[in-house]
Amino acid sequence: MKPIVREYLDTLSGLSPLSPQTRELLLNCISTRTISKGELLLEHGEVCKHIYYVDKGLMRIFYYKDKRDITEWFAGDKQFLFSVRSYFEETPSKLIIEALEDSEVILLSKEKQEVLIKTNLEVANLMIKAFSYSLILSQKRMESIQFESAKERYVSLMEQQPEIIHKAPLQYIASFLGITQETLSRIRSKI
Amino acid sequence: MKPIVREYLDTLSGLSPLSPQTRELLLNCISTRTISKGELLLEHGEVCKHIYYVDKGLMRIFYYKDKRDITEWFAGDKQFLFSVRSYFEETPSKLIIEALEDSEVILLSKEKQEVLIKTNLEVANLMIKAFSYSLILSQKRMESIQFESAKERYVSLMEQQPEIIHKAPLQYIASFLGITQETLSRIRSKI
DNA sequence: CATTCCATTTGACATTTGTCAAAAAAAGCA
DNA sequence: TGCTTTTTTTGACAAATGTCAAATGGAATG
Repeated sequence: MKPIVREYLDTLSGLSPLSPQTRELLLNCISTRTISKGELLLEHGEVCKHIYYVDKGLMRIFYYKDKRDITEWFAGDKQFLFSVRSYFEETPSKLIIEALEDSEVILLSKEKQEVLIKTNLEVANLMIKAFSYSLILSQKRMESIQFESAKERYVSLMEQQPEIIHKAPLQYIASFLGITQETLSRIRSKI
Repeated sequence: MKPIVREYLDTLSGLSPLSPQTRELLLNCISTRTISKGELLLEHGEVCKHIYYVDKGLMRIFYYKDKRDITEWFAGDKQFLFSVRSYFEETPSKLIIEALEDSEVILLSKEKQEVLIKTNLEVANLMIKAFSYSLILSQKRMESIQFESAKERYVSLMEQQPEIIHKAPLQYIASFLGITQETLSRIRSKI
């Protein structure tokens, strides 16, 4: 077993305890992918069939709104990501996932995981934890967008995910914050 | 068993199949509460220990930001709601839940539900579905807030939850949309 | 029915953010 | 290194939304 897969299973165990037997079962749901800067992990129109985990690197999840590219989320080292609506509703994804750096990603197959949760309590409890955690993140992001000014959101981002500020181009950060790049540039110059 | 509890169990079964035995077990996690207009279902600072289901009525979830009252969500007939972060993180809730009408609410105890999911696969799968569904809702709301104008958000609300427009005071709708009541009033007058 | 209390609307003006164009800076490539 | 392309910054102005104050309207109450 690759060391990064072992570490990944450890991470999952950290969410909810997993016995050696269950870890063995999960191995069968897991694959890894090396992806180069600029490549897509999930294309527009594709159904999202995995939950991704960025072992190392930086991914961006975005979509097009009126031909304009809008960043919805960044995921750096040791973070999970997936196209929520496509994954659950099994519909073509409007969201696109691209690598902003050469990255190493671990994929958890939805199909296989869904077979497991029907029979394995540990995996079921793991998924409950995973989705709960996603829900908290989504909630935090919602609160941030709804009632912070552009400047406050930028400051929050600097505090919470400083690596994004350094690694991602300004235009991506701007759309993530829900503002134009000009506005972000001006905010930046005043800090 | 009260008929509304039976219907509630049917609703849950609709999310993920539940055997008669499991329904019996869930009964022990369920309580009901009648709540009058203006009363609070969850107070500020209280830890949210239930997932609520509005059998009949209308609830509002809100918080105070700089002494200003901000509506985060409405839940009408047959909808679920809870204070996400307080529930999962078991922290004092910043969110307050109040009844905008006399309502009938069903409560699902977190404590008892968490015991069940450790041993019962059906309940575990039910919770997975429930949280997945919440995650989709949260995601949709996020998309709406992030990249629709105030006017678009108002139109979406009219389409998706028209009863809110009729039942809730304008000021609550305005903060839910992330705008001031004056702006909403002006948007309204132009439609 | 009159009065009081809120909720809503309107007006005038301020602030924030967006748009478009151009300049400057940085990054990529021959 | 020098050239080209892309990204970021800056300026001028427009549009959207916020703020504050006052006017209006409606509901509740004595």
